[in-house]
Amino acid sequence: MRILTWNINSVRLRLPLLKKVMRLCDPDIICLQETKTPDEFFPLGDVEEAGYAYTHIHGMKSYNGVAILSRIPFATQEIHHRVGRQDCRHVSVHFMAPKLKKTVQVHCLYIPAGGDEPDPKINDKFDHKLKFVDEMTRWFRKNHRPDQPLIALGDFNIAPLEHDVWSHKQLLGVVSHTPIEVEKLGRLQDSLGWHDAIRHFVPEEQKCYTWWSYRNQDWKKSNRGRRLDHIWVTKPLASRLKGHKILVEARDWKQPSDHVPVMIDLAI
DNA sequence: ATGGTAGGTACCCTA
Repeated sequence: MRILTWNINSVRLRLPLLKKVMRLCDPDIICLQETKTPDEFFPLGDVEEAGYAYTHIHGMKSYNGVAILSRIPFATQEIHHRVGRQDCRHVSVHFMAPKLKKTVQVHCLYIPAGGDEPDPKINDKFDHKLKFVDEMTRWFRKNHRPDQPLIALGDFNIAPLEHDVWSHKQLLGVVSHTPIEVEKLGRLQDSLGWHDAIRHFVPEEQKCYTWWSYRNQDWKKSNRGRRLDHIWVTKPLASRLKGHKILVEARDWKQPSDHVPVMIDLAI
């Protein structure tokens, strides 16, 4: 089973690229972030026509928005409100994994970016980001167990490892790679003993990025990327990881998202 | 040290 995550940065603008990702990658489940549209404007007809009959979408006007598109039916689907807001950043589904013969959960997450100033006292957006990660940590601990087959993925907006950024030293004070964010993401990872499915395949000493800023005129030449998009699995799924792909070429497409699709294959 | 680009919306917000 192939599961893909992509911060699409407007599903309406990038519908042709979504179809291209579907054709090229052939995923069974697609998780999107920053769909930036209320549910009534989500292009569900096109998605269903492309073979994704089961959808769980949760969007709002202008900002955020998450969606799960699937060829496999959902047993349940949930919307989670975080940090006392209804800002469309977390949805989940349960589905029956045919080989595993167990229910697997997928949690699609869009963690707040956090603004520019890495100080929660003067920057409300950074404060919100830290509170969001803390709340997720408590919530997973309280509501789930490490022996359940779970997948958490999406745009986490944090690049935790030294080689998840182009320059560890130069980004230590930059939101997405500051020590406090990395520490809090580490606690979230400890909450259920999550396995980083991408680093399962890519050695930690190897540079690995999923996002390149629009503000670099030649993203490929400067290659100042960050690994902001993640796929985590709990222990029962870690031994079933079969492969991964980061579709770097998508950053070079016409009118690209600043994030590229990230996917894993699971024997479930 | 600064500002660079993109998307959605409505003349400015977020990333």
